[in-house]
Amino acid sequence: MKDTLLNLLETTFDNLIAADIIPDSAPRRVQVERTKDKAHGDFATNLAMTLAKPAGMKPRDLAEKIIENLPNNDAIAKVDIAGPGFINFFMNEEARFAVVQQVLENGSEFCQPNIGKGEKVLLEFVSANPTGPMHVGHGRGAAYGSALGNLLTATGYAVHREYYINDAGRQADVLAVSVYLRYLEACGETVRIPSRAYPGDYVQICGEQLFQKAGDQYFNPYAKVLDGLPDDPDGEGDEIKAAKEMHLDSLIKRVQELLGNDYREVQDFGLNAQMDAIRSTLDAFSVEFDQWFSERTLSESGAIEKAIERLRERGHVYEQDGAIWLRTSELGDEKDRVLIRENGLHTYFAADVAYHLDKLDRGFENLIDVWGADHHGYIARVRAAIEALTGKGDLFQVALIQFVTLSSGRMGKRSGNFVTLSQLIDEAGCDATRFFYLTRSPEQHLEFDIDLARSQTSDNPVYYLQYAHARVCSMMRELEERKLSYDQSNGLANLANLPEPNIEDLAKRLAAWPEALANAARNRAPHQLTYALRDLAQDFHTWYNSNKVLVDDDNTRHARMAMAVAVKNIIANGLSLLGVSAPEKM
RNA sequence: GCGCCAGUAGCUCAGCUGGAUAGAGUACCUGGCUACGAACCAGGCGGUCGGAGGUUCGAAUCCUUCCUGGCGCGCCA
Repeated sequence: MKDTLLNLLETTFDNLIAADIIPDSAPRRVQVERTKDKAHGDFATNLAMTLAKPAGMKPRDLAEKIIENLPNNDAIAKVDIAGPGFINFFMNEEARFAVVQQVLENGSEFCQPNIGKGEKVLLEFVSANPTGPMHVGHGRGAAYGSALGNLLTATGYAVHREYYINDAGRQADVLAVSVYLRYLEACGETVRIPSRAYPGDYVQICGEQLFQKAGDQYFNPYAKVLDGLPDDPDGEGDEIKAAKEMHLDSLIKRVQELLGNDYREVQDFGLNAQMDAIRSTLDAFSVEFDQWFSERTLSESGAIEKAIERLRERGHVYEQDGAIWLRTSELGDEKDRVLIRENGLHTYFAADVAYHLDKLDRGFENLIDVWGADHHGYIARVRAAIEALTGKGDLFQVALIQFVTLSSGRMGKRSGNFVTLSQLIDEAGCDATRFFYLTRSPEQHLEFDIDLARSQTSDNPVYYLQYAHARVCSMMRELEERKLSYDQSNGLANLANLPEPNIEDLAKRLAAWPEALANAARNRAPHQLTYALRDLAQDFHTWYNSNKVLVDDDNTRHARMAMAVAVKNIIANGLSLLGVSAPEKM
């Protein structure tokens, strides 16, 4: 309907130019929006106001000319000029209820405005480091990425969901030695966990499991492990911090020497245990991926060297102070970045460049990364690298997810006792947790009230939507039990005859749904769906409370049932996009 | 110091590319179940959209500046 009006106004635009009322040079920007107030009709355009200046006329006078030049259309019942120069369109009854038929007879197509046109999108999200359990901050990225993937798929994009496993680099080594020390502890040694190693209980459990599996196969006396290593000092301050890191680095080196080829087995045991935990948490959270991409494979396949070579060929690479640099500062970054360190090891950034190049080589036209807001300083350098490699830095987009704070304080990344996502899902449930995350815009800092989630889950607005769905399902069961008939086509034909005026509000909400989907997809804003659904559910509850559906009069019953089922279908569709269930009973 | 995000009702938050009288939930007050489900509905209370300038027919939305909060600024990942 909205598209029809847009087309009519485009034609009107041409007519106005032909009639010399507005000049050729007038900005061609035709907008139609749904009105908030019923008194303003169903749709409105501001065309007369935006064109008033180029036309040299008063907005209301120009509005009259616009209406004169508007092609006739059966769906329009009345056109008004209002306020400072808005043109309001009133649609006829049939046009208002046409949407119910579309939903009932053409459901999936109606729900899927094709704005993506099959474009390939690589959506990378979560990618939490396999060095510990997921916390509530990861949960937000998981809910967002998962819902965005559903949303983009529903709007015509070919979405590939990917998780980048950071199974290489120093942190994987820190995990390996953390697990190894706990393993020695399980072997009977008394060990001291370095202050910069991973302290969590999960590491201890992992060490014990390694012992149960491998016995003393990897054993070395603790004294031998520590022999000759620099101290791990206590305290604060830059120097002490540096000394702690040095201790940890030499510990890593020592464990690698002592274990030889076994080192990789110990490390993999730790990584796999963490990834298994992450996968099972994501599974419980209804988050799915098409591919799990290992960082290790990049260095093992030579992809990193190849990527650097391609950058070098294009003249973006230079050597200084013994390191290899990428000239990102010429492409929008604030300074150049190191690819290969003086010690010969590549940086995390170098692997990331190779990874994003790999995504492009796989034919994706659109790269969307979902990152925590603390990584925002990293965007410019990755975009610069993509620009350097392909000249198309714009196809790289980052959705920054702001931090989650708990009512009891900020999440510590390495804190030993944080609230894990898994615990949260256990206590509040997958539906309520996902919905809670998704009612906030991603760039808004989110305050997660743990106590509310734990004790008062029925306050969560997700139940408001699910209840609307369950109510219709309950009605359908009741219909069957009472042996009442429901004829869909008869119902559709009688919608315009229903006496209650608020049935039109419901029809409007349904008609707005595909527009809400398209907008949410364009804005990468799945949270907008939660609000569109809430509005729909609210109008439904209002209507339901004031009108009985299962009445004796056949025509009225058919018509109201048709509307109720259409509402149910849209709510079910919307909830599924959010990754939330639509129960038939609650 | 530089950069990114945010500041809207007591609290938690919406407000789509600038549109008509800034909206929800919650809290508080009042009313509605012999009803197809009351996990619901109807009504009330509650605002200098952080402050100050500017752009225009029109600004919570765009620009400038200041204030406050969060985050980032490594040859870590």
